[in-house]
Amino acid sequence: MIFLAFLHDRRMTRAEALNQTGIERRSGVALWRQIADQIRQGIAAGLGGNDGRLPTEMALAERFGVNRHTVRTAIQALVQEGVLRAEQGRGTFVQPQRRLAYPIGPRTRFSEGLADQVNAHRSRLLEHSYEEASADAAAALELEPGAPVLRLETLSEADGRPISRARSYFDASRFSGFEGHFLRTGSITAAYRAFGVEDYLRRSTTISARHADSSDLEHLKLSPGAIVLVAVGLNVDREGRPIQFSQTRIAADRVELQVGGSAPANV
Amino acid sequence: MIFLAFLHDRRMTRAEALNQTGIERRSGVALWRQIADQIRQGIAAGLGGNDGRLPTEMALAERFGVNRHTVRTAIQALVQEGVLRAEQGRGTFVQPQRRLAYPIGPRTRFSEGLADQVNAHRSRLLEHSYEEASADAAAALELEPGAPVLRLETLSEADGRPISRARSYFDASRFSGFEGHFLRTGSITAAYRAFGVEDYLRRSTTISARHADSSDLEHLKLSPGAIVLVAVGLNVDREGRPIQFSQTRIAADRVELQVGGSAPANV
DNA sequence: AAGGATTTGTTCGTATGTATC
DNA sequence: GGATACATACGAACAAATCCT
Repeated sequence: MIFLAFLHDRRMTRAEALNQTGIERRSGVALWRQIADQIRQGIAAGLGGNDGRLPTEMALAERFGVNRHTVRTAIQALVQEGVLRAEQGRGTFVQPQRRLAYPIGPRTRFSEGLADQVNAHRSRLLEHSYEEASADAAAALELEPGAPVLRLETLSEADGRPISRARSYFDASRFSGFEGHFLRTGSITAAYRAFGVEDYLRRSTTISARHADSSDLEHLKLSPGAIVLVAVGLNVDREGRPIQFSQTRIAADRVELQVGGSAPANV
Repeated sequence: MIFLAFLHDRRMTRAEALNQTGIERRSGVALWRQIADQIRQGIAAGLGGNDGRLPTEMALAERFGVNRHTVRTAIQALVQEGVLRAEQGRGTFVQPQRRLAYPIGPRTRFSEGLADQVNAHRSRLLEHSYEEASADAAAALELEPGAPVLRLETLSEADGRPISRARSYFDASRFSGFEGHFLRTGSITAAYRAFGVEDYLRRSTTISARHADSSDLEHLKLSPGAIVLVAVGLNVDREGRPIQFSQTRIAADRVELQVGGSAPANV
C-alpha cells in the first residue's frame, strides 16, 4: 500500500522502470530485441496465464518502460518465430506447437501416410488446365519443351485445416482427362489406375524452405511471415517413366517430413 | 525514367504518385505489402542495378509516394524472405540465391554428398561433454534414461560459409573418447572405424522448419528472421543398433535437402 | 587523417483504420 | 453502438556505419 501510494505521488521515471526489467539503452542491442528475448524467456516462466494470453501491449510497454511501438516490434519478431500469435482486437497469445508427420519415401502415398494421424483428410482439386510445358516440367517429365501437359492445383486438408498445396504436371498425351478421374475418386492412385498405371514410385524429392508468399498465405490460411516447406518431386511408373512432376508447399508449422522408418521425437 | 522527368517538372501530389506505381490506399492490402510485391517483381526487371544495389529508402519512398517507414517495412519483409540484404551505412542489396544440395538417404555421408559441389568443406568440433541422456536421446539410442552419453556440437562450413550446426549424442559406454578421434580425423566415419564400426546407415530423418533463434543466428551467421531446416536423425550400425542421435540445424537459404535420386530443378 | 555527407537503424509521438467483444 | 485492442501510416529526430572529399 505504501508502495502504491508512492507511485501515486509521482510517476516513475523511465530510467527507473528500465532498471526494474534489465533493459538497457545504448547497449548495442536494440531495445525491441532485448524485450523479445525477455518475453521468450518469460513464457516458460508463466507469462501469458492459463489461457496463453499475454498482457496487452500497453501493459508490456509500461512494464519495460518503453513506447508501445517498441513492444510491438518485439512481438512481431516473436510472431515470426512462431512463438506468439497476435489476433486483432483480441490479444496476443502463446502459440502451442505440434506437427503432423508426413512420410517421404519411394512408396509415399500422401493420404495413407496421414490416415492414422487425423480423422478427416481430403485432397481437393482447385483448378486444372492444359498448357505447354515449361523448361523445368518438360525436362523432369522427359518431354520436348512446349509439349502439352496437364496442370493440377490441389489443396490437402486434415481435420479441416489446410496442410499443403500442390501443383502437379502430367504428360497430356498420356493422361488426358486425368482430372476427371481424380475428381470422381478423390485419389491420385485411383486415377492412375484408370490409365493402366497399377503402381508408381517416388524417384526423388528435393526439400527446401522459404517464407510463405501471398498465395501461400491465402490458400493455406497462414499468418504473414509463416514458413512453407517446398517439396519438389518426381513420380515414375513401374517401367521408370516419369508420370508426375509436382511442387508441394507445406505449412511448416503444421507438418514435419519423415524420411526412412519411424522417427524419434525432436531433441 | 519518364517518371523521373515528370517529377522534375513539378512535385507530384501524393495521389498522383500512387497512381503511377499502382499502389492503392484503402484497398484492403497494406501499402507496405503492395510495395514489397512491387520491389520483388522489380528485381527481375533490373531494379537494383549491376551491383545489385537498390535505390535508397528515401528515393523509394518518394517514388511510391509514401513515408520512409512504409518503405522500410516493405524492405524488412523482403529481407526476411531472403530477397534483399540491408547494410547500415551502405545500402540495400539484392541477395543472389543459390542452394547446395544435401542428399539424404540410408547411406548419407555429409562430406561426401557435398564434395562435388564445393571446394572447401569442413566440419569443426565446437564443444563436447559427457552427460546424462535426456528422455528423447535415451529413447532414440535405446538406453536407460539418465545413462551416460557423449554430446558433440559441430559446425559444418562450405567455402567458408556456415552451412549447418549439429548436436549429436552417442552412447558413452560404447564410444568413450569418440571426440578425440573426430578431432584428429575431422570425420565421423573415420572416428567410427576406431571403434570397430566399419559401416553405418541412416535409419530415419525427420525434417521440419522454423525461424532461426539467437543461437542459430550467431553460429550460422544468419540474419534475424532467417529460416533453418531442422533434421532429426538416427544412425544405426550394421547390426541395426542405434549409434548416433542427432539434431542438425541447416541454413535454409543455403541448402536444400534431396531424398532419392538426382532431383529435378525447382518449378 | 579529419570531417562532413550519405544511408540504414532505432525510438518516440501521433493519427487513423479496422476487427472484436 | 461504444469500448477495446491490434494494424497501418506519417513525421521528426538522432544514432551508427560507411563513404567521400
